[in-house]
Formats: sequence, structure tokens, C-alpha cells
Amino acid sequence: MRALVVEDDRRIASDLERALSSAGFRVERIEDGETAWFRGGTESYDLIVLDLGLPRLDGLTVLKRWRAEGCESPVLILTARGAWTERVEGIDAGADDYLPKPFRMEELIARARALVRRSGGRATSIQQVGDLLVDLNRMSVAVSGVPVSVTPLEYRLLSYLTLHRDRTVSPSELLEHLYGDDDARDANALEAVIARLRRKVGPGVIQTRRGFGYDLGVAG
Amino acid sequence: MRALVVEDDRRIASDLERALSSAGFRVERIEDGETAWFRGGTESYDLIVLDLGLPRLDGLTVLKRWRAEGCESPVLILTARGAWTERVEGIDAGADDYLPKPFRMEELIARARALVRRSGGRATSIQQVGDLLVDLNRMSVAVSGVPVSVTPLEYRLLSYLTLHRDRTVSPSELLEHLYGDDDARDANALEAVIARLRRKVGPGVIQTRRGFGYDLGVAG
DNA sequence: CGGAAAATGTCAGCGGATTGTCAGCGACAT
DNA sequence: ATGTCGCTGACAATCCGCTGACATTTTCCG
Repeated sequence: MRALVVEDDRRIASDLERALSSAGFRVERIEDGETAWFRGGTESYDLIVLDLGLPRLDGLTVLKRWRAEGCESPVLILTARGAWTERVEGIDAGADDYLPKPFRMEELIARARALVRRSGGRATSIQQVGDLLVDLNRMSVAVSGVPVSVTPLEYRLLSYLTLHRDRTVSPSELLEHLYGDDDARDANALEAVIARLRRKVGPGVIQTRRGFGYDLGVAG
Repeated sequence: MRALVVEDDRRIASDLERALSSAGFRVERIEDGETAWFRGGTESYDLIVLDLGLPRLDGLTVLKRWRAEGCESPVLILTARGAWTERVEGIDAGADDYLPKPFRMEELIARARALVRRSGGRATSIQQVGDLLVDLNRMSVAVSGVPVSVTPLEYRLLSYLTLHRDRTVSPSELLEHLYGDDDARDANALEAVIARLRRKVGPGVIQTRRGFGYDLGVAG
């Protein structure tokens, strides 16, 4: 599941990225209209979240050009609260759904899933890596078919590794993901979480790359 | 493209008819709930615009009955401006979109088009999850066949969980659903409702996932 | 209206789950 | 060997959700 987020407000973009990636999307971020136009026309995404107020090239224009070029990815547009004209224009321009700002992340996720499902994309919120199974919808975990109960922190760690299974994730990146920049923790806190997780999912699932970080066993 | 307009205010109904026909719909008009129920259940439309304040039979009831009978036409409901409860109930009852009055015709048309474009699957009115049975029509609840009397708030909580049985619902999302953003409540209010509900439906129906939220026992 | 009954919100406190910290240990590389 | 990195178990503090009692609001009905 690839998602493209086109949003110039860093803060919102970050929230979106976090929410979408923990919902199982691999997220790419773009901050201005021209780049968005290029990327959306070239690559193929399972979902595009498009803010209408963009620098360099207006979101509506971008959307129209995409559609003109035959881009069929489902597009969810973000509009300002009272701006009903935007909504109308957006839908006429080929948007599949819209969400007025400010919005609740859960609602965005729900709509995103609905869009993906509707567009025929396999809305697989279930991630499988080796014997490990992570259901991003239920927020549940199983190993070799046996359900395992994990705590919120453990779940976040595990889903993050799952979504980045193709590489080794550094401890600092994990720390940043689990806690904010704000209340940073000791590296040992992370190790404690890993240890507890390993006790639950069994050894061999989370592998340590000494000096580099952690990954799931599949790595090459 | 057949559209059904259910609206008792002649003035509004005329406007709707004019706008919809110039958007390419063949429009039929109905002014009271009972007739609407009959027609919607019998005929098949590409779009239904439904006012909630109707003579003889309330719009919400009509909608629920349609859905109960298997009518799957996309329904756009018209609600009074501030009435968020109507909005919520409407969507719970199976509406596909809503528009608060007063509205611009352009927006209605845009939404109508969007709805028609994506005529997809929809929910039925009797929901069963494990031993729990929630009838969205009659707004009644039963556990293992035994009817349980629940209060309005409890019902809304339960039906929300039922409609989102495929995932774990966070407390904040539940709070937002039960109360608006406007008059927010303490998280403890929610816990109180849950506690009282559990006393009625028995333990094990609503499960707590500490740190995540609540779901119905069907977990995977 | 007005009072009773039902529904709901609030509070304080409990109990347990979760998680950070620490100290010590093992293992790996040079 | 030895210093560094990562692991582990124990412990403590914190957080989260539950409960029962009580206060407040809403609803119902005469």
C-alpha cells in the first residue's frame, strides 16, 4: 500500500505520515504542487491525500492535471472548514472524498481504508513477516497462528519494524518513533521493550544487528 | 439516472428537483414518510435525497426500514444545521452522506455525483457479534437471545462498537462519537457508561484492551 | 408546572498492568 | 584480554481503567 501525502504544513504532514504508516501505508511526502503533479503522474499510488492550499501550484489544478493524464489513484482532499466551494470544485475535479480540517486521524484512516477498498485495492491491513502476523486494524499480533497479547508500546515497536521490514532500523530511529523528540528516553528503555517483546513472540523474530539496529529475520 | 427526493417543504423540493434534473437526473418527488418507505423499498434509484423531518413517518425510521429491507440505493440525508445527533444517527442508520440545511445547490449536486460514482456495499440493519445482537431498526439489544434494555447513550456506544467490530476503537474516538467536540467529557464518563453496560450485557462482550481501547469479543 | 424516576456525569480511591531505571552479566571484536 | 555494546531480571513509579457512591441533569407523567 503506497500513499502519497501532499501537504505543505509540516506539522500536519507529520501527523498524517504517522497515522497512515501505522495503518499500513508506506508514505511519501511532498510539500509543493509542482513536485506533486510530477510524482502523481509518474508513480502509481493506492491513495493520495491532497491538501488544496499548496505553494507553487494549486491543489485543485494538480488534481485536474492528474485526472487529465489518466491517473486513477483514489484522492482524498483536505479542505478548510467552511470552504464549501473548495469541496464542490474538488469533487467535480475528480476527488473521491474530502475531509474538512481540522479532522480526527481515526476518521482519516477510516476514510482512507474505505477509499482503498472501494478502488479494488486489496486493503490488506494484515502484515506478515515470516511467522509473525501483525493486524494493523485490530492492532493485534500473532506468531505461527497463535495470538500474542502485546502492550501499546510493544505494538508500536513491532508494527514499525513490520512496516520497515526491508531494512535495518537504528535504535535512535526507533526511539524517536516510540517517544517524541520531546520526552526522549535512555537507549536502555528500548532494549527493555525489545527484551519483553522477544519473550512474547519468541527469539529469532526480532534480530539484532550489532552496531546498526534491529530488523525482522527476513533481511538479506 | 433516477433520483428520489423525499422532502415535505415544497419550496426546497422544487429547488432540489430543478437542480437535480439539470444535473441529469430523472427526479421523483415524495412528501411524506410512509409513501417514501413504500416507494424506496419497491423501486430502485440511483440516488435518494432524504429530509429527516417528515410528516407521518420520520426520515430516520424510513431510512432504517429501507436498509432493513435490503434497499441499497445511496442515500443523502438533509439535516438541520446544528443537529449533530441527527447526523450521527443518520449515518448509523445507513446514510451515505449528509448535508446540513441550509445548503448550496452546487454542493448538493457535487455530493450527489460523488455518491452515485461510488455506489458500493452497505451495512444491514441487524448486527450480530458473538452472543450480542443489535437491531439498528428497533434500536434494541439482545444477548444470547435475551432482550436487554439499554439507555440511549449505552445504545449508541454499543451500536458504534458493533459497526466497527473489525477493529479496536480508541477511547477518544468513542468520546467524540458519544459527545461532540463541543461538549467534551472526561474519559471517566465513558468508563462509567462501559461499566453500566457491562453490568447489563454481561462481562466478556465488551473487551478492554488496555492502552488501545475497546472491542467486541471477536478478537483475532 | 412540579415532583418522581431514570439517566448520566463526577469524584475519590483502588488494583493491576505497563514501563522506565538500574545494576550486573554475557558476548563479540579488535 | 578488555572495553564496548547489548541483554536480563528485579524493582519502583506511573498510568490506566474499574468501581461504588453521590450529584446533577433529563425525562416522564399527572
